[in-house]
Amino acid sequence: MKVPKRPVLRDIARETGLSVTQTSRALNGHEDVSDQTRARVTEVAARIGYTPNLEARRLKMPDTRTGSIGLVLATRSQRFSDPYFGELLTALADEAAGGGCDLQLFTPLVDEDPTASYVSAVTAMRVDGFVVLRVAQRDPRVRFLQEQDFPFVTFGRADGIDGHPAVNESIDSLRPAVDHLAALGHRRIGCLTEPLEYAIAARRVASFQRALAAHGIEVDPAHIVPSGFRQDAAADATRRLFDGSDPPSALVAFNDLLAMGALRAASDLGLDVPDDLSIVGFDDIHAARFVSPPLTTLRHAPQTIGRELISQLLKGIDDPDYADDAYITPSLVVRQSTGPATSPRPGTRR
Amino acid sequence: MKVPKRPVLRDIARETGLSVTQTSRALNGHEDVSDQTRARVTEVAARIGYTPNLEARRLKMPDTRTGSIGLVLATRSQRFSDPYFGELLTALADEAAGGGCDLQLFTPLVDEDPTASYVSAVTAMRVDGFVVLRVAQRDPRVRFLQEQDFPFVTFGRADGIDGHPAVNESIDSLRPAVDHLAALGHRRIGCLTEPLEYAIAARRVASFQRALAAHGIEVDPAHIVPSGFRQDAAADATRRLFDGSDPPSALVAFNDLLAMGALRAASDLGLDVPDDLSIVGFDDIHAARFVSPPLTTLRHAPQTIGRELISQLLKGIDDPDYADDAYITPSLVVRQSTGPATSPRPGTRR
DNA sequence: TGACATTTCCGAAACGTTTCGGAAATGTCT
DNA sequence: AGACATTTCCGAAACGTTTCGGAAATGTCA
Repeated sequence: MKVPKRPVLRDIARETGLSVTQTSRALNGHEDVSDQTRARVTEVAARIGYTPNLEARRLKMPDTRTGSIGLVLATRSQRFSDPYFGELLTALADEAAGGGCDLQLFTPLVDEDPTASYVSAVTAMRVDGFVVLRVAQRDPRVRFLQEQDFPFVTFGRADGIDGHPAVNESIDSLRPAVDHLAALGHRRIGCLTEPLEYAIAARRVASFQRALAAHGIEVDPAHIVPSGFRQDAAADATRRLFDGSDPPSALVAFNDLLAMGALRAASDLGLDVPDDLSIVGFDDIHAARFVSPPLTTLRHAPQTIGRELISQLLKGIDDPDYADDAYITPSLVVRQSTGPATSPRPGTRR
Repeated sequence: MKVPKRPVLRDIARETGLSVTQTSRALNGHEDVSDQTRARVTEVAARIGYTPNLEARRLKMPDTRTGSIGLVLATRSQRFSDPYFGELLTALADEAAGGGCDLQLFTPLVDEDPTASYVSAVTAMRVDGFVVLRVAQRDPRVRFLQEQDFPFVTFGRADGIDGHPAVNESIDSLRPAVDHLAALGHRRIGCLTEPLEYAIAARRVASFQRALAAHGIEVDPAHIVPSGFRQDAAADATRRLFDGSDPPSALVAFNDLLAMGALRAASDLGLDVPDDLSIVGFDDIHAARFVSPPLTTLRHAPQTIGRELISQLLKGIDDPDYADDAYITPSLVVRQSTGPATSPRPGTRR
């Protein structure tokens, strides 16, 4: 099947009687081409439907932008971990488009080193920069990108690692939740954290402690409990908390899934939410308003995060020395999973 | 800042004393190179960290695969329309990776013709093929891709448009829901459809009618009501349905959001679900099990759809003449929004 | 008119790869 | 030894673009 060859610069040159050189310069807005010639060239180009061959261009000018930014998803195994992730993803694609880029999704195969995706994308120069999500304290991906001097932005900043832009949560991130609970009379407040090796989780713990301190509340270390990422782990953690001697009267979970796990555990334990236990979540995923009771949660608009992430990355691409933080602060949406503290009651055993 | 130039074929050639030609052939597995030299070449290549320059390669061999498949998202405006979409998106990326591809996301700008994204991606040869979602009966995107002879796959097949692979819903798609309702004694069953210009919506209506017919139930055209994509529209539609003379005792909605809208309308109208009205949804989004009552719904595993979509597209890329349908059938998950039919009761006015 | 500056243009080379056609080296047979 | 086939290799050209250095054309001034 004979397909009509796509037009190239030489076709325009032949048509206009100019040289390929001058044709190129005309199209690229150089100075040394007369207005009349430029008009003629652009006219012909439009007429025959010329579009530059990007491969050839980038071969000649290796520093040209790709116009796409990369995102490598977690390994295939943990794929359906997080409903919030889908929302963030579309927001990212959206904001990338606003910045004139598309978003390229890489997924390492199960048996593959997760950084392999970065390596291949970087060496093949397929993207202009990366956004890396869910960064760990000593993240090999960050280390790799850093030593390649490749532009990237992280959500959350690993301790003491700088030299690259990031968007981070405000240190007062947890403040609205703690204020809310304190105002309701809670003094024994616990938290369900994501694994602490993740930068954001560590950040939130710090924020949590700081907010408690602001209210003169001392934190019980036993009330800060790592709960994985998913509901099951959070439910287990909650149950264990209530096996202890001094269970909290309020719990703030570091994502809504964890909060939902706590909700289920409370129901299993025969605790009423919010009468016996107040629970606040984080993220405000779509399901948050439909659980019962509807979840009070810290709303973290995905489009805000997406916008900041992309904007920071774009700055980092333009200027290799750019390494600032952008801060975002979630806002509290109060629903029915939080209520006034009641008098302390002994932990319920099952 | 002097960055160490990335190694090229010539570097290997110099190192081994071979020609660039032979080096290339060694790396690409051609026959006319001795085992010994091939070993030497690959050794050197690995040692100095050579990776082929894809731009150069594709410049020389324009038919080489890009290794990425494209997806253009709906316009920015309707961005947060669908929680199901996020799930499908990650599933797609996942399955693409399984097929050795990455997924490239394009988002047309608000004021832009949606097909522009396709045009630019196609002419710049940035992807090997497209998956196009939510296809309309006379879809300009489909028409464009078709006349470009560019590989693509659709979810749903526009009436009478073939010549390209698609994944479609089984004509018995709605059957499990209707069977379930009929077994509960329902005879007056309505449906809340997405806009009928979308291929999938039309398909589901056909499937719905067919399933009713199988039970000897005649369909009341007034009970098939287009309800947009979102909850609000579905709630309105439901209210209007109950303004009518002969409201249904059961409703099947073509996505869970619509079902949730119906749920809300029912609550507004003072109807009990499922006692006064049974509702079944479609998709089984994450929130479906948390609404009250938990939604009986047709589960449409996103990873199944993703897998079929990618697999069909890959076949279409390999073979330009491939144009088969793959069929998927959702399965019913029964929760508490459906129950036995009660005696007819007059429509409630508000 | 000639000298000079300015504007507009062009040829050739280069980016890194693959392929075409053929050449050199080696083996095999008589 | 020569004739021939087989194995292994190589030079040159090409893909479409941009850029370097300089050349031609045009304008300006005395």
